[in-house]
Amino acid sequence: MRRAYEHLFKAFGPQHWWPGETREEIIVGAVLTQNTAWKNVEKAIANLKRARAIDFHRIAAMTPSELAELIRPAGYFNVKARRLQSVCRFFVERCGGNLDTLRSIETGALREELLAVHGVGRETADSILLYALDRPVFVIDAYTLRIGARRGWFPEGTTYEAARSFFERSLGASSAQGGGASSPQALVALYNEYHALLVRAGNRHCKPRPRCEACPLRPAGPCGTDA
DNA sequence: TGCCAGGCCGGGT
DNA sequence: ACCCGGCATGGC
Repeated sequence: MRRAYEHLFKAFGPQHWWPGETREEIIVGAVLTQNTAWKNVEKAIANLKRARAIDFHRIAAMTPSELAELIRPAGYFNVKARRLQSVCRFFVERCGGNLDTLRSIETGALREELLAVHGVGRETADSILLYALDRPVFVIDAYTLRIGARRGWFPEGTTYEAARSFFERSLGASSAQGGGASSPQALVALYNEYHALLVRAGNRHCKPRPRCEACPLRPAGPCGTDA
């Protein structure tokens, strides 16, 4: 578990996640990447940037078809236009678009609020919490579930919440030295990097990477030098 | 050519 | 509490 992290980090190095310049961009990207290749999301974000629309107020005020046209490359554009607007309206109403205001809200409560927003499921909520709001929440996704099950960390068919509590229990209980409890900031950094590495390891469409024969987490598919 | 990508919702059993 | 169909573009 912990060793797998060390191994992945040695093989791949820091992933510098989330790929986005601002917290608003991260949140927008979290919605756009739902069941969609990141490559396509990049095009949509480029369109939004060109329109100076990486902005909660701007997106909230757009017409649905106007927004849908900008995010077309990300797929599901009609669905996502609606979801994006509901998310942006949430942040506008909740904190006037100023995310710093949310600092005083407890993580669990904030998670519930996010889950109540249309278009925000567990993974999207947790991605926002971890990558945009610096909360110590471990993000689960399809890769994480596949890799974890194959490694025997938890059984096949494990639910999202069960997998999340597995990672948070396993990593949160001890620090890197194996000693006492970690600081929240340290957990945020660890969860951030670990999830990014799992996606990198599990993604068949990832860029070529250094050969690593011993890596137990390599996907079966063609990828880089592993094909 | 076909399959799939960093899900989520709504309706059905 | 699960299970399923729908949503859509672009890359390999």
